[in-house]
Amino acid sequence: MTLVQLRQPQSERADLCASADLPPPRPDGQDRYTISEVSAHSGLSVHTLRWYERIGLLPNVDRSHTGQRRYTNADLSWLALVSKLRLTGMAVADMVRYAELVRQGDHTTAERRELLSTTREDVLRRIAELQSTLAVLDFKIDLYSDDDTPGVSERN
Amino acid sequence: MTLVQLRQPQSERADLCASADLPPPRPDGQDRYTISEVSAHSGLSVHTLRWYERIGLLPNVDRSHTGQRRYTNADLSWLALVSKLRLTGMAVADMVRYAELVRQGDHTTAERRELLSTTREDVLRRIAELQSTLAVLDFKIDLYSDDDTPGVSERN
DNA sequence: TAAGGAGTTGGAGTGCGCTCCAGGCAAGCC
DNA sequence: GGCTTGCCTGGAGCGCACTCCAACTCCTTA
Repeated sequence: MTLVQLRQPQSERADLCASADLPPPRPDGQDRYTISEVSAHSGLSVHTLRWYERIGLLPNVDRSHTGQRRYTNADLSWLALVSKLRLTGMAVADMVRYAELVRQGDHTTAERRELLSTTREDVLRRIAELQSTLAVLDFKIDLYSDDDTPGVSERN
Repeated sequence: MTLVQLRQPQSERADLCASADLPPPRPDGQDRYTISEVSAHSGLSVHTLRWYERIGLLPNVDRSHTGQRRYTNADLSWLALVSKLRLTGMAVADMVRYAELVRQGDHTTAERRELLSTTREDVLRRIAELQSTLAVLDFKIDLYSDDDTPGVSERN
């Protein structure tokens, strides 16, 4: 299992509850996180954060007077969504497209909903695939577990 | 959804039933399929088939007297397993490892079972991830569906 | 005998998603 | 003043899983 393996956030499995983002560590108004803070919080490397910005997946990040990035709570929750969607296997390019739609404003909501619905279908399909694979795995594992006579094992 | 997107087999979703391979088109003994037949059957490109062989994922394929590949039913079902496992995101390298273990014979069954069990855990984890993402998607889609007032849409 | 189609090989190329590097700047501490 | 730490940039590099190419052989059908 190597594909789609993102670094896990520090807080282990803290995000099991689906649509509830982590409570932001700081109240709105004082939310000016450095890149390393965001890296620690999101589980994305600083490289990846800068790269996401470059490709338009997380645009318009604020800067300090010396030019350093200062992320907001909104940035954080956007990143949370992005991370979720990445886990589904959604292509980064598609998420960039979604981000563009959001930037373009209200008249794109239909297209956005469609994009999400398509993704939803994909997710359902992948769940079904995984479950069917699970059955195969269980079958094979059973073979190895309750049959230790030689000969059977070569067939796998 | 672009990652882990393999070409689908011709026979659409014929493999919904978990551990039952497609019945081999020919009885054992007359199973000497050409590479293009196997490509059509498995949904893998001929390039991929040869590449799998090179890296040790499908070794020792029979040859005709002129040196062309002739695949057996056993090869076909091995490929079916490989395709399933690929869908889980299992790395090709790990499958090569598994293939090596099979070749090494009976004394490796414990390690094989362990490999499969690890994969199984991964699959369970991914299903959980996907289901939690599904909840997020449903939440977002709902937002777009039953709320068309401007303003809400920028927040996503 | 000639053409066409399917197969062979080693090696190069591709697309994706990062990941790293070199060189530089600004702020804080001794 | 010098050192460290953290951040900045553009661009190069990497690992994976294919994907394609050129040049060739072999078989079949016309």
